[in-house]
Amino acid sequence: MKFTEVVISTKANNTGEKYHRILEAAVSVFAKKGFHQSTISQIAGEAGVADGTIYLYFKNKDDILVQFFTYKTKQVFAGFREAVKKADNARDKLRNLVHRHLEEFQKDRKMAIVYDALTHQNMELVEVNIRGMSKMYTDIVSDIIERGQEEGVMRRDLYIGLVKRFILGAVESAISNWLRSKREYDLTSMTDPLIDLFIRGIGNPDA
Amino acid sequence: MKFTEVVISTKANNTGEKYHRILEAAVSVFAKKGFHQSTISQIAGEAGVADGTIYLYFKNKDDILVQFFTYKTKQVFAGFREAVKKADNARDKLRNLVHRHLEEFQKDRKMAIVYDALTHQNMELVEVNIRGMSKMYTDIVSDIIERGQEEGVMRRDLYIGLVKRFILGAVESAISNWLRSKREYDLTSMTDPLIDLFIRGIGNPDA
Amino acid sequence: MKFTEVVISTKANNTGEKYHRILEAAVSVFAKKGFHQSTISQIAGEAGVADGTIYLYFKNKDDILVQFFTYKTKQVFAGFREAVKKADNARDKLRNLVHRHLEEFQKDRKMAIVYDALTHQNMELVEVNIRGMSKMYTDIVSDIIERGQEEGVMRRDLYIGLVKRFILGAVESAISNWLRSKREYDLTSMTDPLIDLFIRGIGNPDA
Amino acid sequence: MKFTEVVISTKANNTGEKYHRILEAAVSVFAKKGFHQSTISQIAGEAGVADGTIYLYFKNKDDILVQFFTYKTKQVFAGFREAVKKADNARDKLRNLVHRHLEEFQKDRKMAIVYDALTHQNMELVEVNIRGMSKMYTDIVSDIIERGQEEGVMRRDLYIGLVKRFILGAVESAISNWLRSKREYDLTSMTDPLIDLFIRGIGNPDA
DNA sequence: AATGAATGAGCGTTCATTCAT
DNA sequence: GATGAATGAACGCTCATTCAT
Repeated sequence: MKFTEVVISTKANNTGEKYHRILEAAVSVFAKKGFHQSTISQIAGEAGVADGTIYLYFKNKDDILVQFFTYKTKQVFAGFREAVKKADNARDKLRNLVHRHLEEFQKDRKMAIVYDALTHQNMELVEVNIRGMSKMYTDIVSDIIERGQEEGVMRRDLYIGLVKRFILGAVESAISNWLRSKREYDLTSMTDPLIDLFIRGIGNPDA
Repeated sequence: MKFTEVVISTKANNTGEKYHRILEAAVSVFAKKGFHQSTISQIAGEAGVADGTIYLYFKNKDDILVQFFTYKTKQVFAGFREAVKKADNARDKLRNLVHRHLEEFQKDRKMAIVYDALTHQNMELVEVNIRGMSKMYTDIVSDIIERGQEEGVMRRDLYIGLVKRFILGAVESAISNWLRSKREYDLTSMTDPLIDLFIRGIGNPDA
Repeated sequence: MKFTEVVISTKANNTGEKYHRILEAAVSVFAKKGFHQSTISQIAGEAGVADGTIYLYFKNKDDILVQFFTYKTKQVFAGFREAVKKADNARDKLRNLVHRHLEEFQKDRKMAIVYDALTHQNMELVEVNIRGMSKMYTDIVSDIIERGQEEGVMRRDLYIGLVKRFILGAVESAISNWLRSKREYDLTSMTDPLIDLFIRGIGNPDA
Repeated sequence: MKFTEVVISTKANNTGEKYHRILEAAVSVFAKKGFHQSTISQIAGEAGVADGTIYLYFKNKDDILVQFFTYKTKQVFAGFREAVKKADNARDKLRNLVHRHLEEFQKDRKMAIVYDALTHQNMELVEVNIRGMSKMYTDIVSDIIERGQEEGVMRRDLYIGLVKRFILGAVESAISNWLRSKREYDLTSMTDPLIDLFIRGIGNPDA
């Protein structure tokens, strides 16, 4: 595919290349400094282009962030459905979801940092995107929980509205801790411990 | 130091008053606009003082944020120990902790917003404070878990390093959702549902 | 008056002084380069203040122009009524108007240049002001013509709507020529020749 | 030169076509936004060529304006002589001049707007052109006046240096008013009322 | 202590011009 | 000839900080 593009149109390829180079550079700078503290000059420098070039690909600074959400992040989240589909029971679906979540964010640390920061700021710019993605995620979790209840492996007396946000929150919190940790460790290794906490809780059932 | 001044003179007392007025004004503005988008002028305006006056009480803009963490937030967190002490078993201690946590953040919404945003940004400025407070919190949780294990009400096979962060993350996530919710609801009412999820998980023990 | 202000309030005086210094500087730069080609830096430099200082007295660059019209130019035009009042017949009133017009514009050459340029550009910014001032002027002329007709010194068969604009145009044209002339001459000396052309025209009445 | 190219080759002919397309586009954009507010991109867009193409026909942005004066406007003004020639007495010559002037500017409104704006700005770029055209025009008027004096239809005691500029100014002023008028009316219909004012003035000769 | 006018570095953005294709 | 992506200087404007009063 990439190769075909090169053959067909050098221009289109270059355009795409530069667009992505700027986007990656921007995410990199945003991750380091935060969106508002990042300057166009820094992004241009990181991307190896002139400041003005940015404006050939993005309407303005805000637009870079919006594009980041619209294309990059949204794509990652959309992939979660796929992971869930691959399992045939609720518990494994939940496990796959969490695993894929941790995996994707571990794979792209900078995206993880930017995403983490933005979801905790009131930025109208991306609020709609964030709410949309959050809804997509919690809808998936809701479906899994309901299925789990049908399968008999999950409690019937759950307040699903809380549970779905609880699970997203716990996973995001795990990512957040990983990002801030000074030790380097495999984020995906948290999958099973997390699932275990979700399912069994911390209480001693024999008590 | 500030306290001493209050004792010594009326002038110092006024000073203390103005200091707090500025701090409250700052938190208010930070909550509305975010730290970097807030201006000294806005804070001064909200506090009813001149721009220059701010610099009599704070070294610079950053310092306002540091003071916010050093005094205001730290104080809130310190109160958590007290709540925990009032219960005499692990489960109630955990319940009291979570309840107090939600209560304090509900009581001071602006602080909650600022705290939420800052803990998810890489600001060297407050990193130490955040780590300190997080440690204080998770230490409390660790103690509770260990006690619960001794009491036999909590599982022995827990990865405490994860659990303590898991609980903090889940509570903070509940706060975060409450802050972003369009509906108004009583945040403390989330206490028992949360504790229930912590202790029993979502799994059906009969399965 | 000036002195009193100094005694009462140095601050107010300084403020007014700086405001006017900037306005004068701006008009000076506008006259030399034209509004759009003038930069804030140039104006600030000419006024002997920092760039940022401009924004303590004017909302933005556009506002400088608007203020110029609202206060400076409007004031000059308002003075025209006064000159007209001092004569007791139509011809002298017209003479006084034209004389005062030429006199004021000669007195403030820079204002004249800026006014001349702006009235021939489509700038929404000052369009209302320009139309307003033009109307004020042509209303005065209309009154004079009508009075002249009553006095019997002016023709009855005049298309006043044209005449009033004709007179303003001819005077402004005289100013414009004076501004562009390489020779220096007394603009007010054009008064009587102009009035003569207005009244008698170029035709030979004996023909 | 350009004309020669047209004769020599089809390619050159295309070139000439594109050259004029760009010039027309430029005038159109200048009329709408003013010279300094117009961008090369806008002109290129209006002309249906690439930005870079402009530089194959014009040295730079300023050059477009210079060419506008050198070819387009100068051509219009040159035509005035022709109109004057068609009358055989001073009064009709003046009438024909004014009529043609109004007619040409009414015919090409965009040119009129650009010409009007530029003649009232201090642009070294076109100053020479403007002075040249103004001289050409006032020379024609001077000739007419002198002839009128010989014919005995015009006063002998005229300050011709003023009269010639007076007439040009009044006509340009009529055009300027027409351009700014919200009502649409036939500009050439102003010819006779203007001539009447020129010849007879506003005064009552019987007074 | 308190003020707020003044500063000027630094930002996001535009656009005339160039040049590889 | 024709293109339009790329450039980077230059602009208007903001705002943390200082300091004379």
